[in-house]
Amino acid sequence: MDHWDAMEVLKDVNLRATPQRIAVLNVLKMLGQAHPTAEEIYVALKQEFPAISFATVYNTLKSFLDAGLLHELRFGDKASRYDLNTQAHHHLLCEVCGDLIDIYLPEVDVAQVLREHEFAMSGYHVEIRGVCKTCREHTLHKADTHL
Amino acid sequence: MDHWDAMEVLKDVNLRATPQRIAVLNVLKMLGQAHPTAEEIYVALKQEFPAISFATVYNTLKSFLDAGLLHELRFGDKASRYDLNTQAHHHLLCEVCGDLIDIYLPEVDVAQVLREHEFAMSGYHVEIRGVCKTCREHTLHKADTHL
DNA sequence: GTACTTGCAAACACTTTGCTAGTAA
DNA sequence: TTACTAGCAAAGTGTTTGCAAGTAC
Repeated sequence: MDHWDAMEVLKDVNLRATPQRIAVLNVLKMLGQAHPTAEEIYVALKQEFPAISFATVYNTLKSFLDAGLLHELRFGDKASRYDLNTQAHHHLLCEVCGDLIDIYLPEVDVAQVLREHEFAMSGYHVEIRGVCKTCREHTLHKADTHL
Repeated sequence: MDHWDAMEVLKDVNLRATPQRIAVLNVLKMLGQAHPTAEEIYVALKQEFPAISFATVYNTLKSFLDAGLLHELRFGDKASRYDLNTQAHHHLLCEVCGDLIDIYLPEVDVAQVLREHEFAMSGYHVEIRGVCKTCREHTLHKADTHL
């Protein structure tokens, strides 16, 4: 990943390398594990492109989704989050702070259920809900004050 | 499940047994595996309660969610789907017809990843995407016509 | 009787679309 | 040059909320 070139990535999937698209890719690359929402991407781009609009962000993300460059993650909250990580991976979702953490799990045994339902799987995703380390510590501290 | 009594269910979770709530529960029970959206529930209720509003449907569903009577499922498409099935189960999602199928999987081994991230899990959900039996057959038939 | 619920309309948040000027190839 | 893209504004979709009238308990 040391030789990441947004322009190349775009050419590889036959998308025009506009400055905005390059910037969106770089923002996603930089924010990495932060799984930004469209708004967060918009804010990040606003510095370099004061005239950028939400339409461009959404159009760009849609192009990238269609091209398979990223994944869209939708959870309990409203806004979609976008994930450039194309490796097979899963997520921890903190129900307190809303944070999303990439995890890697041993393969889940789905063969039986696919056979049963004659279902042609294209992929699967495991979402683990709960409370992250940071929020647990905060909760414990708050609880302490009540002792 | 032969002795399902919506009124009892509501009393058990300290919710007032209004006719609309009872009807929503019964609709969810009847539609079962269909995982209806708020709109589908609204349409189903409209017959019995011509004056019912979306606000009531959403308020009711929110009460039920808070009471733990059902689960909210959000996928690629826009509208949330509601699932009365409170057993631990997972879903097949057909990317062609959008159908959602309940499945039961052997436990996924998450202990390691939880330990690693010091994450307190409250639950997990596996979403398997792909093409269901019915849609696969349709696709095959269409493909046949091109031979 | 009281606190909660309904139904309406309006507001809301997120996303998409129609269009014109502009730009990558 | 030509087909695609950016940016704007407006519309669309799913969901939530404020409030007056009504109802479960």
